[in-house]
Amino acid sequence: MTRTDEKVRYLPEGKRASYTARSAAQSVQNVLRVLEGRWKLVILFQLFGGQVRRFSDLERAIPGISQKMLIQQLRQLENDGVVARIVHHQVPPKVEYHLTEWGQSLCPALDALLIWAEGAPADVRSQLIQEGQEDAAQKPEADAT
Amino acid sequence: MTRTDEKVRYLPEGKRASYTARSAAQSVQNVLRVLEGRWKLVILFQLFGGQVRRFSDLERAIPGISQKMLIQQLRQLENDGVVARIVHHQVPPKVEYHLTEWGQSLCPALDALLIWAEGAPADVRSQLIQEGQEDAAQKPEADAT
DNA sequence: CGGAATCCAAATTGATACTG
DNA sequence: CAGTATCAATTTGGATTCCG
Repeated sequence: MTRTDEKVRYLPEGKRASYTARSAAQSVQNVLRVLEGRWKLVILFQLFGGQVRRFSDLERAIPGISQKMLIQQLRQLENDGVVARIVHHQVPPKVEYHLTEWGQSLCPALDALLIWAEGAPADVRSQLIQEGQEDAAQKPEADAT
Repeated sequence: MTRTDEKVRYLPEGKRASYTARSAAQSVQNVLRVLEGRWKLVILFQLFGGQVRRFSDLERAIPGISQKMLIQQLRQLENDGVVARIVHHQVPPKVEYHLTEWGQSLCPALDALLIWAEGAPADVRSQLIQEGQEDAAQKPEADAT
């Protein structure tokens, strides 16, 4: 469900940047800053798989989020090149959001984090992983494989 | 220097946890919470590669950190099972820190994030990646005992 | 509908001083 | 040396209201 890596080839592999302990830490922090924020991951996972959703869709799909936070987090993600925005100039305004290609390619990296989490010692693991229960009133969307 | 994945086989592969869009987002956030914090990654990268360092070493190696923050971040990492602590009961107290096996296995996951960052559009990328310069023009060690 | 602006509460971080 | 404790500053998230 969260697999898009099969078709995402965003860059030719080969050369890697070089890091020192410090620069690597710094860079990872910069990356985390992109992902940090109370709602960004929830938004991201709503958009993975090439989904396109409008503002009000997201608002509805993410219970508990306020408009301010939704727009704020979207703007930041947009600014960071993860999310793209399409404005349809209509009488009832319509704005759609979707992931950029680079944004889509985040999936495998997040997957690596999940895999790491799954290897945690039992006590920690249970605090980390929320297995996907079928809770009613949920909808089984979000699939592109 | 940030490669340890060659020898780290922390779990037999095969089974994966199952996630919904929501539970995956939640789990990734939990993971990020482990890594969040102004100094955690800096500490982590000081400890990668099986390094063992004592409190004062870390304090010295991380310019700008206060004792409070160092101990706080270490405690949280310890609590999350990423860092382990060895207390030597000596007259001048000596406490050493190192990564747990699971902590070491974080390396490839962080690497995945770095690789993702390297694939960012040029303008974003430059804000994300700090290539590892020889920090000669950097603050060398303005510290006096 | 989509979004900007304001005000406010809570969580993080930092500076500083003190202790076993 | 390795922490604790306290307080102030900054950052962050959230509720509400108004606008094109």
